[in-house]
Amino acid sequence: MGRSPCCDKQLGLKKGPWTPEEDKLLVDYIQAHGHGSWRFLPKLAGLQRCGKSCRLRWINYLRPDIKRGPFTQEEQKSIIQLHGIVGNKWSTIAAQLPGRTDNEVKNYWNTHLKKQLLRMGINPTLTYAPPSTSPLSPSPPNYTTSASSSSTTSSSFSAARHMAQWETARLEAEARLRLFSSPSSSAATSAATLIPTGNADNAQDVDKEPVDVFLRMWNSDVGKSFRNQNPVILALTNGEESGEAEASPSSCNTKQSSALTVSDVDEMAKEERVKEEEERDEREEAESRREDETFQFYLDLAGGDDDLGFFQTNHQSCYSFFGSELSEVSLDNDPF
DNA sequence: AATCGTTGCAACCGCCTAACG
DNA sequence: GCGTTAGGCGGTTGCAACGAT
Repeated sequence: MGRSPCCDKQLGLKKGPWTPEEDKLLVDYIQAHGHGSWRFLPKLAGLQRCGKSCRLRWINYLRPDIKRGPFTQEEQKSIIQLHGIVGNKWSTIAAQLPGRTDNEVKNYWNTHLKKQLLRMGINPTLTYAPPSTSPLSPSPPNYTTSASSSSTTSSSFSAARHMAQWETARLEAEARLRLFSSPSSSAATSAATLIPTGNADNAQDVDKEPVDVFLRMWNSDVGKSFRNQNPVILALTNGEESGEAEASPSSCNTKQSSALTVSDVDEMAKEERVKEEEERDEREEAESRREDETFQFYLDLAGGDDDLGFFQTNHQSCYSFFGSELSEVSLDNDPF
């Protein structure tokens, strides 16, 4: 399977680092015409490169919306959390980090996070292994605790546990929704922000309160990826989704939950991006403290010898997917 | 100042998948 | 249904920059 690189077909094509002149040719061409077919782009743009190389250069380096500079603490947290969920799905992880490329995330994981985890004695390969695609050895998604992530043995049990993690988090989000949806609850207005409806009335609330991280993730590529890889979840969500464009993690029939759409999530992402830029300067001042804090965070999450302990934070005698966040909300808004 | 080892990142390689004829 | 291929992805490599000796 597969095919030889396009570069092999055309000898004499340049390889190696790009020069500023080549960059300019590529940027000028794409800005004027769009990239169109990558295969023919080099010729049209006057480049002695293969289309694949041009595509990579554009996506990883020249694209105008690329965010440069060190990873923020929030981004590090996201990478760690998402890697725990989807494993080495760098493009999926990068999709949740505006302006970051899969290559950048991958490099950052391999050169920083992974090494630091090893130094701390944490096995960074506690990760999700994708389902085998071989027709000869069909197997469910596989989660391993060793470097031999290609192993397909005893995978269904681990997969089921991982699915249970998602389900737990989903139920938790639902519980919060119910709790805050109570008309008598002083936090009723906050509840609306957990699952924004996108209408103008709630728009101001969205600014005040963070939206539910799990629900956002569930409706993102990450959640989609997870659902697609787990037949049971897929079947369940397909049932829920009939008549809806996007899956909702909530099985409770509230109008709020069913009204969360992709555009809502996109809108929220935009707002967060603006906020993030405002806070960037402050974050950079805290750069020196960042590493220790991040790995303290990891230590907090990685407690226990369960290979999914990563997800769990013991909170008031029950496990929580987003322990600290839920903890804050619960403490602030506990109606009892 | 020279050498060696380490680190970080850009780029390449090979494979997979979906689209198309 | 089948073969072909462009686009995309993850793993790996190569090399410049930097620090230690």
